[in-house]
This record gives sequence, structure tokens and C-alpha cells, in this order.
Amino acid sequence: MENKSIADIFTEIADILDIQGENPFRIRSYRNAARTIGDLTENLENLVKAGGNPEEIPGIGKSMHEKIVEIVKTGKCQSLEELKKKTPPGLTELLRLDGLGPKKVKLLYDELGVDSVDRLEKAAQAGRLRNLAGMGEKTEEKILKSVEQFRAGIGRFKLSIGFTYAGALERYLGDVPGVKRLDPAGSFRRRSETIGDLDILAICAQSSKVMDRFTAYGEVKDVIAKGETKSSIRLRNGLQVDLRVLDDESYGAALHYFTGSKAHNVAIRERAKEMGLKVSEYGVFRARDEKRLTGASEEEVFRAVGLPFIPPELREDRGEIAAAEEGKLPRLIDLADIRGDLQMHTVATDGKNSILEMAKKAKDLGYSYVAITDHSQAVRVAGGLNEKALARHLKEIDKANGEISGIRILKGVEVDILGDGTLDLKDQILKECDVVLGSVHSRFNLEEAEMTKRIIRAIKNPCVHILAHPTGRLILEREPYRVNLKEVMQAAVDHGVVLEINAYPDRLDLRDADARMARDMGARLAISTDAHSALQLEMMKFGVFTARRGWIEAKDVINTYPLDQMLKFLR
DNA sequence: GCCGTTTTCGGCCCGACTGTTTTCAGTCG
Repeated sequence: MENKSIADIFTEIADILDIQGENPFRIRSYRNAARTIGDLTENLENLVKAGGNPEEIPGIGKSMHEKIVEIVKTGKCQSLEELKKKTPPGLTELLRLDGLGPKKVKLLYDELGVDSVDRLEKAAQAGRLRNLAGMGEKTEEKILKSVEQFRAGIGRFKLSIGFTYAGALERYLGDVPGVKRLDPAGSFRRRSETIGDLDILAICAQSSKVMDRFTAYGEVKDVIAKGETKSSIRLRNGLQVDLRVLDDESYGAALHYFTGSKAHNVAIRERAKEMGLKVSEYGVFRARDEKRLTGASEEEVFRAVGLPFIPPELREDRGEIAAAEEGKLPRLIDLADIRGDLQMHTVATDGKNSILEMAKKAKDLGYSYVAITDHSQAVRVAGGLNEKALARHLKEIDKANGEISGIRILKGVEVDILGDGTLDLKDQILKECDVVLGSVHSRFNLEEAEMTKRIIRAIKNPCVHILAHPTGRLILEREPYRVNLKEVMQAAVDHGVVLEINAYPDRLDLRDADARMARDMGARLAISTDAHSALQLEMMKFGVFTARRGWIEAKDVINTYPLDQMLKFLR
């Protein structure tokens, strides 16, 4: 049983309770629990079976504990089954539609028997929604649009897509006269691995000018709303972008507010309330007389509630407020701390550039070392190398080192971990490499115990330095394979194997919360791009973002070390 | 349903916008 399945059950309970009009705070408890469980590294089923106590997890109390135990034991949750009897499960899907909340979903079901997206669409097309209380023709139109949107399957976007458009829009809007500031906020600013939309904040003397420019952007498909303070557009690829124009004096409060996360904001506001303050997107106010105290910068907002500045990547209500209060915020790693890149591919296998071209680009990025790590033979589609071919390739690397100065090219390989946990190449050739990455590219469907055993066997091989993309997931495309990550991490710690944060924007593997757990267990990390072209070496920033979201400091990451120290660590 | 250096009971963030309304409910972030 995966944690995600347990979290999904709690989310469904929350959705149904919402539709039934239950106590909103009870609903929030379920949603909070679902979020917390989704962030856990440790598998709850294993924890329960090992006699651990889920109630030690914040937001999990007696009732949730009992349900978790029940779900782990029976695969089901009786409370949810009871709820489903009264409210058809199809209704929760309707909640995913833009503009539809619990009240309208209930109304649609009670009055028209709508219990699916299909039926909703038919009812709307037949003009049967406009007669319902609180609905009219416009609502009907909006719902039809939402159905279309839903069908298009446009949900979340990888962070890298956000970068493409945030950058383009900043350049596009930046030269509008009167624009003083532009800041993308939201999950993008928190460097969340996926984003639902893009929020851009601006200070501009004449807001209508920047709004006009914004809604005329070349990639616009629809203008959803256009006003003096807020406009929304949808791009051709489905991404919604909001632009808000704000005042100087409340800019910091707004930036904090629109950066979120929602859970972080709630926690900050609760804290403010206890201090007799009120925090909103307009500033920090004294509660008793609404006197405005501050709000021009984020630093001021944090100071007003007695906290140092909390970096956006940490604002997930994962303990950052307590840490800030105790002066124990981590000194997060920066891109500038990175001294080398320890995974990349060349034309020898499935890369686009030569060894030298990769090294030159890395040198331009300011690195002092790179490891060339082409695939081993098992990865046939990539033209993986056998022992002979790798031996030749290593000679090529030696040669390339003679043709470039100012950067050291390390000899490496990404060797496949075969189904039984043995490696795809003989130890003898692996020993000639400075950097050996072990990774899984096949047989993703093993049972958890078998996969765990397989990977740990590879970790125990003294030739392996780094476990690459440890969970095999592809964001929005492929779930991680089933593996007991905590056991893998412990094995890595015990055998001095480094765990990778793969910076490829489709992977980001380990993910943030898991990297944090690994570090807490004493593991070292490597942040590597897995670049298949010279240009892709620039993706390092995505790995650094992930590390920052995982509370990682430079000292936890071996490719922030000078070459000698890094090599010493690998050996 | 969760939680507690004021509390084991009584709290639980805050405001804008939209569309439908004669004063507001619902949704969203």
C-alpha cells in the first residue's frame, strides 16, 4: 500500500464531506492529513507494521490513526464506504472542474441528478442549469468551458514550462513604460516540481498599459478576465497566467501572500492572530484597531510576526515556521555552490555532444570538474557500452583531458542495475572509473521487497559510488517504482553510497521531501543534470531548487566540494 | 478532526471576484 493511496482516500473523504456540507474544519483535517501523508518518505504501511505510531506525525490524531491502520490492514476504509452510500463517488470528480465547488455540485445532483461530467455537459447543453437557484446563463457557459478544459486533460505543468513562460513574459512586460517591478510568485516561486498556473505580480504607474500589453501577448488563446488590478489569460498550451498590479506599500505582503503555499499562509496568519496581529495581502495590521503596521517588503512581514526571512522554497508548512523561530533555518544550497556535474551523456551513447563539447560548456558554467557517464550495454535503445566499448571511451576521456585546461573530465559510467541487483558491467572495468553511477532502467514492476533487495545489492557493490535517480519516476508521466526507500537510504548510508538528486526537470529524483529524509538519515547527495546535450547542463538549477525544497545545505552535496575532496569522498 | 507555555473545550486565515442577486452565497487562491 503506497502512501499516495492512503492520502487519496482521505482526500475523497474530504471531498464527500464537503459536498455534504460538513464542518469545514473537519474537512480541513482530512485535507491536511492527505497532504502530510503525501510528503512522507517512510511508507506508512511499513511504519504501522513495525509498530510505529502515526500519531507522532503532526495533523494525524486518534481518528486518522485508526483509519490508517484499517486501510493498511483491509485496503479499505469503512467510513469512506459509508459516505459513498449517501453520495455517489462520481460527484467528487465534478469538484475538479473550475468554478464548481461543493455547494453547486450538491445542487446539481439534488435537482438534476447530475453525477458525472458527461451528464453535467448534457444538462448544460440542454439549458437546464440556468433555472437553478443562483445560476444563470453565464454560469452555464462557464461550466461548459470548464468541461472542455477538463476533457483536454490540462492539469499541472512541469516547473520548466513555468520558467519558459515566466522568463518570456518578464521580458515582454518589462519594457512597458512605468513598470517598476515584476515578480513571478506562486508555486513557481516556491520552485514546486509542478505548477498549476503562473502568478505574476507587478508594480506599474499605469496599470492599464501593462494589462493591455499582457492580454495582447502572442501566445494567448483566451483572455479570461481583464481588469485594472487583475487580468488572467490562458496560453495556447493551456497554462493560465494571472497578472496583478499592486501598490508599493503593500507589495511585500502581496508577494508573500501570492507566493504561498496556502498551508504556510494559514500558519503565518494563525501565528499573527496569537500575537494580536492580522496579516492579509495588504499588509500587517494591529487586530484591535486595524492600524496598518507594515507590508512593503516580505522581510518586514516576517519581522512583524517575529521571524527571519523564510526562503520561498521552504514555505510549505513543513516545519519552517518553528525552525525560523528557533533560528534553525538551513543555509540553503545555491547554484553558485555547485562545482561540477556528475552525470551526463555523450554521442558515445544517446547524447548529442562530444566529450569535449560537454566539458567546454561545463567550463563556461564555471565548473571545475565533470563526469562523463554514458550508459552501459543493457540500455540498448541508447546504444549502451559494453566492457570493450567503455574501455575505448575511457581512453577518449583521457585524450579529451589533454585538449582542455581549467576543468577536469572524470571517467565515469552509468551502469545498469540488472533485475537481480548485479551490475551490467564487470567490476574490473568499473574500477577504472572515477565515478560509477548505478541505476535502474528495466523491470520496473518488481514487488517492493524484490526491488528493494535488488537496489540494495547494487549499493553493496563497492564499485558503485552514486545511486542515480533512485525512484525512477517521471513527473506527471510515470509513478516511482515500488521500493522501500527508507531501507535503500539506510543501505546507502551504511555503505557510503551517494544518493542522486537528478536535476532533469522530468525527473527531480530524489524529490524534495525524500532528499530531506535522506540527509536527516546521514546520507550525502549529488545533484546531477543527466544532460544529453551541452545545453542541458544548464538544468542544474532545477536540481538545486529541489534540494532547497528539501532543506539541503551545500555541505550535504558532494559536487559542491573541491575536486580532491569530492574524489576522496567517493573512494 | 486536530490541537494546547493562556485552553482537554472551543477554537480553527483572510479577502476578492463573480454572478446572481435586492444583500449575498459560492468559489478561489
